[in-house]
Amino acid sequence: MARHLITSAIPYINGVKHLGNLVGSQLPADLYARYLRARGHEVLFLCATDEHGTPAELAAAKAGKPVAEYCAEMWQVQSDLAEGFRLSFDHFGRSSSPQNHTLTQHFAARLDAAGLIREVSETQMYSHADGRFLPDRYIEGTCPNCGFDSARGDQCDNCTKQLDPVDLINPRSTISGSTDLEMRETKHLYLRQSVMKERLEEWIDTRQGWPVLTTSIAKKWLNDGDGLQDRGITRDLDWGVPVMKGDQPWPGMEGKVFYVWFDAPIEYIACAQEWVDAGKGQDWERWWRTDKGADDVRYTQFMGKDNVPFHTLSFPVTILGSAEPWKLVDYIKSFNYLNYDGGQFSTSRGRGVFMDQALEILPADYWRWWLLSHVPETSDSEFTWENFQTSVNKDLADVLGNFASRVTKFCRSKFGTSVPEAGAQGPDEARLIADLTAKVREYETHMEAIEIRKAATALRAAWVLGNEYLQEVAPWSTIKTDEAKAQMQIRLALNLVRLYAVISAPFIPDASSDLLKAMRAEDAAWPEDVAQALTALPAGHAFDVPEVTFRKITDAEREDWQGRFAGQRG
RNA sequence: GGCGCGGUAGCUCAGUUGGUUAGAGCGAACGACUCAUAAUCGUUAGGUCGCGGGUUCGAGUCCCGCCCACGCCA
Repeated sequence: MARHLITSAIPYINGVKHLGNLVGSQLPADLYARYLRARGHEVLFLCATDEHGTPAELAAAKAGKPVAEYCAEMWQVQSDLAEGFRLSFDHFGRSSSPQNHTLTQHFAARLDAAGLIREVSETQMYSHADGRFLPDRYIEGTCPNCGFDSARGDQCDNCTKQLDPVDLINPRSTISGSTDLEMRETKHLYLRQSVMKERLEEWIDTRQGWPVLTTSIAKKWLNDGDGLQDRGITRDLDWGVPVMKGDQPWPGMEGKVFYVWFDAPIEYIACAQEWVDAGKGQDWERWWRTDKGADDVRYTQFMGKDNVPFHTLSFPVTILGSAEPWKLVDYIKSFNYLNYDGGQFSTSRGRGVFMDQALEILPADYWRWWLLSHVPETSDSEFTWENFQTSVNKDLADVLGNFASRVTKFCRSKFGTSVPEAGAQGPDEARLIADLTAKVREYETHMEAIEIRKAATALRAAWVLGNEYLQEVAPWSTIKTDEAKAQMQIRLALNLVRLYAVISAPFIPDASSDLLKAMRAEDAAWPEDVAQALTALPAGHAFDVPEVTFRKITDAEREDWQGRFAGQRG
């Protein structure tokens, strides 16, 4: 029994996420959280929406809503979808929460006191009509190099030349289209990450067994070129955490907010406070403060590879630089990308399957199984409808679902709907139990190491053992000569259904719970002792024949979906 | 252009610190069974482990060079 803090990278508030986003962080984090809870560990699993920054403001403007209102609505949408996919967050917070405001300002004050913040003057394009400074990519104009009339402030998409906004001929705001722009001087705060380089490197070197993907990305940023660079942590925006030194004003920083990358990871901590303030738990500090009990907490973060630099470098700079006893991450599990049918998923182009659409066509478990068993752990992986169809049909419908079906229906027709009582186990059963024990232990090992694809393979192999056993002992033949023996075989097989439901729950929670309900199982404890777990349903125990646990995806459906999701999101 | 991750059976992927005939699932062929969601189980076929060198008694596994795909950055 241990204590585990688990966080998933927080999804940006702007719009519904696609399956690539889901499988890159939230879903594997949920798998791990569910597994650890099932093993009896104390788990705090947190996620939130990342709400600040220009894209949120622009999306709100496009929707014709105040940004706060827009974010509140989108939080609800994302929260509902998370529930739809059975993501078992203890709390789904918001980076715009008052708790995060206070904490972000607190960290800024601590970092400043430690001499880790410096002020930098820079010039930036200001739009009078929009009443704001414009980031490079929100400025367009004619390229001085090739004459292309929609060159962006940072680069011309036509001739690929690198540009500075001041180079553009007739620059205009992409927000309002206004050409009333001027270069203005503005001051910003920079986090002096460069002075923390040695300490970070030392810390990363002591991290044992981190995935190559994680450490190689971190090392690269640490040592590439001139080494780790200082980064701006403030922006001239309205929507965000106001720049303050704790609860005191920050002279010269009036009207500015912290840059989104600075406040977003701090939300991991603030989210624990939100969890308490929402009445769902108590004493968040024992999860986050090593001076208040968090020393024995194991903290695991899940994220896509694009988020690694922030979690291995920037956020640790915030934590270490504060010189306060905050919990640092123990293990970072990062993922590659999931591609869609020969290309990338794309939020901006609406390419691929989005979370809301996925749930419209199939229940969550179908997606969870495919996504988790194909999670891009070692390299990018690819979603194709053919692969999805065959995996779901074979693994879920034929191997697992049909097993439950054949066992319960056979029992009903021969012995009725209660667990038959006669017969004693022999060598065939001993062999099955030995094989199954080995497989379950293997599954546990992979789950503990967060080797998700291997865990899925082991789980599936455990399902197959049941079918092998039935085929081998053939109760439909046994019953003709030795009815007591057939009863024993079926009693064991019924117990297998229950055991499968228990161990499969982290992957397919709904189907598991349906199967447990059908078996009328009270006991859903983890099978520490497999032989004993296979006696949980005693002789005479009544059960129901489950509804079809997993239905098959037909060729017609597959073709229909393939066409429907081929192009733009409608 | 720099960097990163990869390139292993038709497909999706495993291959620990180099060691006997390179593995699994799917797909294919054949067979068994008939309880079950035309499900299940078994057997077989199939790979010069991207290419070329090198180190070694021995390399998919280490070193060098090259090619290809994807991604990140400038």
